[in-house]
Amino acid sequence: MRLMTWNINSLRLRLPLLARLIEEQSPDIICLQETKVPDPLFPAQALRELGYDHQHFMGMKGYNGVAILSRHPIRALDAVPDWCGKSDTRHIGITVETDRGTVTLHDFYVPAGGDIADPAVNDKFAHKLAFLEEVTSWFRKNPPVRSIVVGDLNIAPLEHDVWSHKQLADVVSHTLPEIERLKAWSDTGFVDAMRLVVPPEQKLYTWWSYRNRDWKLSNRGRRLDHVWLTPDLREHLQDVAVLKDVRDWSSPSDHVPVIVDLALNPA
DNA sequence: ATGGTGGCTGCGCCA
Repeated sequence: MRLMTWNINSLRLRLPLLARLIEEQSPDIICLQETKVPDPLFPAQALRELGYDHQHFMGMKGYNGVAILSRHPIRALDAVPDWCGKSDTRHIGITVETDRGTVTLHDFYVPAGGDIADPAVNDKFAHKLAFLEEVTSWFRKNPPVRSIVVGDLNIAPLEHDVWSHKQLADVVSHTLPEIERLKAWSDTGFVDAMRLVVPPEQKLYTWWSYRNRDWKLSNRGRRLDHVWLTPDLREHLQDVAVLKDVRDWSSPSDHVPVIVDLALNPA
């Protein structure tokens, strides 16, 4: 079973890029973030024509929005909380049947958190921390089993998840309070699949800002997108690939897709 | 130290 997660930064604008990715990568299940499309305008038919008959999505006008597209039947999780009471379409989940049992898949778009890393003066940073705390309490109360978390978590936790650990120490996405909260969340029962495949000593990024003349030359990236597995799925992990080349496609997202291969067959 | 770009929407907001 091949999964792909991608912060697409506007699904409608980048539908042609998604079609090319599907052609080249053939994922069974696609998790998108920042779809930026309200549900009534979701391009469901175009995605069915690309082979994804099974869809679960939640979006809003202009901001946020998540979607899960599948070639195989899925069941939406309907008991997930409305984080911070904002109804801001940052999380959906599904289950899918495989030859090794039911697997649960969560698709998250964690708040970016604004520019100033101080919850007292920056409401967006306060929201980011509160979001992480709420999610963590929920997973503590609902311990994950045979589960996967993917998405844009908007935090680069490790030294080599950023281009400069020192220069980004006070930059939102790499500050201690965020990293501690991300760890508390993953400690509810997940392992970092990307770092099982790419050693932590090696630089690994999934996002390069638009605000660079030459993203590849300056290479000021961050690993903001993640794939977590519960340990009971670890033995099925075959590979993870960061599709860095996609950052060079025309009119790209600032995030690149991440592919996960699991030795599980959709039932 | 600053400002840099992109997507939405409708010229300011968010990333």
